[in-house]
Amino acid sequence: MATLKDVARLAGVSVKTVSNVVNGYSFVKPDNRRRVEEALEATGYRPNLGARNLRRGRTGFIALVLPELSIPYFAELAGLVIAAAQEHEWNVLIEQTFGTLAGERSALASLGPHLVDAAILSPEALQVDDFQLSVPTVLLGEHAVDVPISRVGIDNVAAAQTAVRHLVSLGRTRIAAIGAHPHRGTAALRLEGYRAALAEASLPFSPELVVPALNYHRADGAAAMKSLLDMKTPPDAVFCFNDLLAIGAMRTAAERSVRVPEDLAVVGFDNNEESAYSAPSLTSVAPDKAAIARAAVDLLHRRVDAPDGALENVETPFSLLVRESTVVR
Amino acid sequence: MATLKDVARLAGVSVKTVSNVVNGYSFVKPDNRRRVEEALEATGYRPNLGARNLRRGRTGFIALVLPELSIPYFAELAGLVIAAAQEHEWNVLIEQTFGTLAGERSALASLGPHLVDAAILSPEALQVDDFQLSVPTVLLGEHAVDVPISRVGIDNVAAAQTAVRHLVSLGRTRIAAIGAHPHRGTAALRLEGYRAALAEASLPFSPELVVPALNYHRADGAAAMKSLLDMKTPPDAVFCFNDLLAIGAMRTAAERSVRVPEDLAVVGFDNNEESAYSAPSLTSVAPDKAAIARAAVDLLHRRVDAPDGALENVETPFSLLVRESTVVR
DNA sequence: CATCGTTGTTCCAACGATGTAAAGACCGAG
DNA sequence: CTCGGTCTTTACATCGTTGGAACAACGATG
Repeated sequence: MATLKDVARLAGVSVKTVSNVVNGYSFVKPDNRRRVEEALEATGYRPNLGARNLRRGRTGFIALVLPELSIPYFAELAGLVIAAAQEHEWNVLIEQTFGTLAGERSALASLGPHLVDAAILSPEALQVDDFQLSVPTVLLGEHAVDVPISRVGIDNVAAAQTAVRHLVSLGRTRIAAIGAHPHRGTAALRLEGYRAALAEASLPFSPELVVPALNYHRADGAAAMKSLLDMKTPPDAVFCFNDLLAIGAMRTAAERSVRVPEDLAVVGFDNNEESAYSAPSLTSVAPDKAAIARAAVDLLHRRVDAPDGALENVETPFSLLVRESTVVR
Repeated sequence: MATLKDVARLAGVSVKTVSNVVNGYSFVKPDNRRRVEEALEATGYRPNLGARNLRRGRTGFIALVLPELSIPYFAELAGLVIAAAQEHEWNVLIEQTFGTLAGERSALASLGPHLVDAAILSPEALQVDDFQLSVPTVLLGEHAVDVPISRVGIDNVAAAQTAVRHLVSLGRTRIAAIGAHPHRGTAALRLEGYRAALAEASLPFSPELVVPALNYHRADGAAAMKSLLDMKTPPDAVFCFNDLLAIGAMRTAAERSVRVPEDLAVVGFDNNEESAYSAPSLTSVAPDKAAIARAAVDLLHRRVDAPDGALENVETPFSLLVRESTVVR
C-alpha cells in the first residue's frame, strides 16, 4: 500500500506538499500539483484513515446501538442510517444488544472517543446511571428514563391514538392492546395514546384487555393473542405495539379460525416491509424511517462540531396505512 | 480521554511498562503491576484503537458488502456475522450496494488494507475484472464469474433439488420456478437443481414454467406469479428462489383466490424468520446462516495470518423445513 | 569477587498523516 | 539593489501505541 512518502519520492517533492494536494490546499504551484497528481494516480494512493484520524482526533465512525438486526424495523433503520451517514463521510459501526441490560452496558462501555465520533442509541433496558457518555449521542424512540440527551422519534401518544381511533371509527368497542412493558418508555406512551382514544370515544378502559409482552417478537404476539382469545368475551380489535406482535397475533387468530378483520381487526406499528404482503395485509402506523435516520445523523453532525449545543427533541412525521387487517376490501 | 502517558505518570512508571501490563506481558513486578492496575482503574483508561492498529498494521475492521439490509436474509446474516466477528475482536463495517454494479464497484474501491483487514462479499453484478482485491476476501453464495476467491455457502444444486423433490413427492407434476436470472450464479445452480429433480421424476422441463426475476423482492414474486396464473394451464406448484419471491407469489395466489397448498404448493429458499408466521406458513430451504457467518469469519481470520493459503470452498449444511404452504395440516 | 543469565524497566524509533513554524523563491515598489 | 510582502515548500514535532535495544538490578555460580 502506497503512503504519502512513496508518492512524495515519486513526484520529487516533500511529503507535506503531497498532503497539501490531497487536502486541496490552494497554494501549490501548478507544475508541482500536476506531478503530484500523476504520482497519486500511478501509485493508487489512498489515505490511511487510521493515521489521519489519529492525527485529526476523529475516528470517522459512528456507532449504531440497537437490539438486533434480525428485527426488521431495526434492519430497515440501519440501512437508512448507513446511507445517511455516508453523506457525512461517516462509516457506521453496528452493535447488537439483544435488548439486554448487559448487552447495552457492554456496548456503551466499548464506545469512546477513540472508537467513534458519535453514537445513536436505541436502548431498552438502560438505567439512569448508565448514561455516562463520552461522545455526542442521540436516542431513537423515547427516553426509558429521564436523562438529558437529544432524541429523535415520532409522537408516540398521537400515533397510538390515531391507530386506536381508526379501530373505534370501524365500530369496534372491545379493543385490546398488546405490548405493555414495565420499563419501556415507548410502551407507556403508546398505552397512553390507546387510553386517550378510548376515553375520547367514551369506551371503558379494561385492564384485562392490556396484555404485556416482554419481547416484541412474533412469538410474543402469538402468545398474547392466545390469552386474549381464551377470555370469555374476546376482543373485537387489537392494537399491537409493533408489527411483529401483530403478525404473531394474526397467526394465532388464523389457527383459532378467528377471521381478520371480520371478527378481529388488527393494527400494528412500524410498518415493516413484510406487513404489506402478509395475509391479510396489516394496517400499521408508519413512521418515516428515512426521516428518523437522516435527522439523527444530521443532529450528531451538528453536535460533533458544537458539543455544547442545546438538547434537541426532533419529532418526525408518521401516518396510518390502512390495509386489509382492519377493512374488508 | 486518558492515554498511556497519563496512566504511567500516575503509577510512576514508564509508558512501556503500562503497555506491558495492558497487553499481558509476564515479567512485571507484582508491586508495579498492582500500581499500574490501580492507575488504569482510576483513569478509566481505554486503548486508542486507531493508534494501536496503526502501530500493529491492522485496522480491527472487516467489511461486509451486501445488497441491502432491508432484505431479511441479509439482515439476519449481518447480525450473525457481527456476532462471529466479535469473537475475533473484529468490528464489522457494512456496505450496501443495492445490487447494482456501480454500488458494488464503489464498495470495492473504498475497501483497502488501511480501512479493513478483510472483506466478506455477497456480490450480484460484479465482473471478472472488478476483482482486484487488496485484502483477504471471501464470497458468500456463489461465484457470479470464475474468479479464484474462497467461498462459503451451501450446495445450491442439492438444496434446490431437495426442494423440488419434495414437491414431486406430493404428487405435483406441473412445477414452476420463479427467480431465473441471467447473471446470477446462484440462480443458475438452483435452476440446475430444479431441472435435476424434474428429470429424476421423469417430468418434462417446460421453459414457460421458468419465470425470471430481476430483483428478488416480494413485488417481483407477486408479478411473476401473476404471469404464471395467467397461463392457460397454470402450475400446481412453484419453487421460488428465495422467500421474498415466495411471499409475493402467495400474496398473488390469495388475491386470485388460488388456495395454497391445495391448488398451488409453494416452496421458498432462505427460511427468513417471517416465513414461519406467514399465512400459510412457508415451506423453505433453510441454510444454516450461523454456520455460514462463522465459517466466513473464521476463514478470513486464518487468511489474515496466512495470506497465501490455498483457496477454500466451505459447504455449510442446509435443511428443508416443511410447513403449511406445501402440506395441509 | 567477577561473571553470568534471568528478570524487570526504560528509552528510542516507528506506524502514516497533518499542523506549525520557518526557510526559500519570487514579485514589485522605493 | 535592497526591502517587504506574498506565495510555495520544507523540516520537524506530534497524535497514542508497541517492538526492539539498551540498561539496570538481582541472585546464583564458579
